[in-house]
Amino acid sequence: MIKRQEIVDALKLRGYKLTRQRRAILDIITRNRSPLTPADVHEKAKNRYPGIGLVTVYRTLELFDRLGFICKMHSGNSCRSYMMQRSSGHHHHLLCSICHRAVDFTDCNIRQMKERLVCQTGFRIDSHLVEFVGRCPDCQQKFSPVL
Amino acid sequence: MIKRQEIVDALKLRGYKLTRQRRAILDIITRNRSPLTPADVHEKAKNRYPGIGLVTVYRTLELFDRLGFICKMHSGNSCRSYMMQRSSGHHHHLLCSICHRAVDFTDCNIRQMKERLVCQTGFRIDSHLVEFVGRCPDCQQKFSPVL
DNA sequence: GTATCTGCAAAAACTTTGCAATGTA
DNA sequence: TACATTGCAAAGTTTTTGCAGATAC
Repeated sequence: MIKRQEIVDALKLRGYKLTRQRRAILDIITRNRSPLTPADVHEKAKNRYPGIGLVTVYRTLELFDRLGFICKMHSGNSCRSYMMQRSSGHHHHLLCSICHRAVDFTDCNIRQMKERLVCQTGFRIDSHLVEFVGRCPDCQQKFSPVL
Repeated sequence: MIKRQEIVDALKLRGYKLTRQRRAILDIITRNRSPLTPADVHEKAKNRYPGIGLVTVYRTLELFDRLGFICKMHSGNSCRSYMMQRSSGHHHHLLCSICHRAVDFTDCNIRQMKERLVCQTGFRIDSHLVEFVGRCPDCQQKFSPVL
């Protein structure tokens, strides 16, 4: 998990200012375990900072994404949902389709798959997108079908 | 590769009509090896059938997706790009970020990864999203950096 | 003090809906 | 003929842009 302080430092280092809005958005993203759309973040941010504009949320999320603090997820409601970049290295997500909780996983054998693809196709592979969607243990229990 | 005739039959079987618009869209998707957005498809469709509306394109793509003739891709420009469902079974895509060509691959060891995740997290996994992005052999050659 | 950042308003881009007219089978 | 399908227009959503004023450092 990237520490809040590291993010604050990284912003300052690059000459970005630490505004109240950015702090609020950072807190929201940090505290949530499920991916949030810009509208979600805006909604939550308004509780803490009523004057905040949706445009600021868009710009801030874009910045945080670019700096690698957060990551964009595709599965779920929106293709523009963001989550805290919790694992520092290479990792992927497993999402609960009911409570929307996301779990990270790092030990994927994608490298092997990638190497085989490189051999087979001659492509040079730059990036990949891997996401799993399912139901977390809690939700399985809560919503188990009555047979 | 799903045959055109199979698609035509499948449509009829379910009571859908084979209109000129649907045929045009089907041809466009069939002929292209890269994912196309609704706007792309509309642009191409207008050449063949000037009167076709964008709304029809949206509705047709949604239908074809629902019936499994085409699939939606996330990597690239848009999260709403469609490609022919070329492999009949379970498969994923490898995309060239330069020419946008997509290549299918089926022999992925995702099952193993999935099983491990199930054990580790207790999730029940329903679906997954896997896409690779890179540069195809042709584009590597054309755009090789001059050192 | 200065350059960055914000919020507003407006525009642009994308997607969906309702409905009368049309076309397929 | 009957019903699915289309195109238009309009509305709804989402995202981006320009700019004047506010703010962090």
